[in-house]
Amino acid sequence: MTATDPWVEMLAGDRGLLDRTSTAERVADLLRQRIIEGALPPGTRLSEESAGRALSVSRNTLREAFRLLVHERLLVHEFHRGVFVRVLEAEDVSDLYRVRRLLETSAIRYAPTADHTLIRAIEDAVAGAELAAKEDRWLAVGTGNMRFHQAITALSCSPRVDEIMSQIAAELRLGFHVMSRPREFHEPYIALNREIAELIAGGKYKQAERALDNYFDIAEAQLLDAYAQMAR
Amino acid sequence: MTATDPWVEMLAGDRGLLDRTSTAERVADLLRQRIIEGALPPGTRLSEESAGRALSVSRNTLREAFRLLVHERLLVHEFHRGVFVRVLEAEDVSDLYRVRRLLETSAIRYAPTADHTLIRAIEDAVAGAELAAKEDRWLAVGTGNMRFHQAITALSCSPRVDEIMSQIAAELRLGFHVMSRPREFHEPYIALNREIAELIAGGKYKQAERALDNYFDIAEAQLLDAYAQMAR
DNA sequence: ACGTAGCGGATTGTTGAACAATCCTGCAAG
DNA sequence: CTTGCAGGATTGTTCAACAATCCGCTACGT
Repeated sequence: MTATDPWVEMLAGDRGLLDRTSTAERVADLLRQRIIEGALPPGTRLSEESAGRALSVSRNTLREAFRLLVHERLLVHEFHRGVFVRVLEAEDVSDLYRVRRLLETSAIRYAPTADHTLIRAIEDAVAGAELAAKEDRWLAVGTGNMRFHQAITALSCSPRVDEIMSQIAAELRLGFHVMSRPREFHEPYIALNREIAELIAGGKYKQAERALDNYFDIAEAQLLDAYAQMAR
Repeated sequence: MTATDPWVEMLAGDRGLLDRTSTAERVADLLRQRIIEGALPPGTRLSEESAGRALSVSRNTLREAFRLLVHERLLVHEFHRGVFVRVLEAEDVSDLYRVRRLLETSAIRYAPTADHTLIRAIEDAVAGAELAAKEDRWLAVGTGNMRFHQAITALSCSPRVDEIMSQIAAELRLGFHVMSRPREFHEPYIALNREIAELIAGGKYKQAERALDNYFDIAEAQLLDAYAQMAR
């Protein structure tokens, strides 16, 4: 057999799907899910013993999972006190939007030379959010919106940017929990996203960038407003 | 006493310096140091038992430290095989430079409104590299160069951008190890950095951005060349 | 009543040992 | 040259133990 058989690299790509799952990672996946969907609200403490007993894993394994999520900023670890679901402060919200603004507006500059499938992914994400809205699944609308913005940064064609962005998305979800009415929060952005997507697809990149900047102004202000109201 | 005494938040800032050091984190700090300074070359395997015995820590603690460094991409973890010092591929180099280009050129846009101390930090970093070059400490020149670029991204005034950038710097160090002659690699950039720093300090932001882009072209090409030569 | 010092319980930090699961190496058979 | 199969070594995971630390409570003195 030659060294460059065509099916070799195909299988090499599937390699990761095989077993690469340690218990700690699966525990981390589970906790991450519960956190971003709100089942574990910000501020709750995760006791090693209770959580370990509930999930039937040892303390050591659980601690490994905790470390992972702490590094993703979904948990905070206070020395000799335990781990807590992160509570996002107003400054965190500002910072997250600053990074998003940076990454997403820069990503649009890659749009002219981007593969068509990437443009398509952006439109698909918008369509997904619109469909979820029509069916009154407002939590799904939120995930669709985030998928839309991740599709924009995906224009950069950078695995690292993708990872940073998905972490930011998860982190931002922590902040969404302060919004009591998900519909009022997520609904207005669907039309905005649709507009941005069409500007990109139509090649009007400068306008798209401006619309995106405008979106950030509005979204950040609304979230910060909710924070300010909660403080009272 | 009032609720907003001036010294309160000063002490709150020092809070982190108190005890916040777990054994796992200190082990991770040590290993990180050894990795980026090249004492642990890319590809070397870190056996849990040997490393644990050498550092006098238990396997569990060591594994926690490993997890941290794996998440920082300085180590790779292969299931049931162990952890290895990451070997940076050519695609990784490209990706790292793509992210740097994105972050640093965007950061310059914050320069007009940035605090003066941030501009000063940029010049200080250049001066540090120049001093190290004069004393023939070429490894220090490399760190000075990286500090210069971190000072540029610091213009964004975003803790998250700072952290991303310092991680990228550490990761890029892994790639520098392929350069056999550190002097030939680091020296040319000192003058370039000086030029960029003065353009920023002089308020010529557009030119600075162009010079920076030019720097990335050169640096990335040189590193990729070294990779291509090594492949033969 | 108020602040404080100290005590005891609970939780985390870290270690060490143990066992199952998996991988690597070398050798023998085809 | 490939295949199959032990045997040893390493990792994955659990468990139990102890030290260090934090939290809440009580008792005390003013």
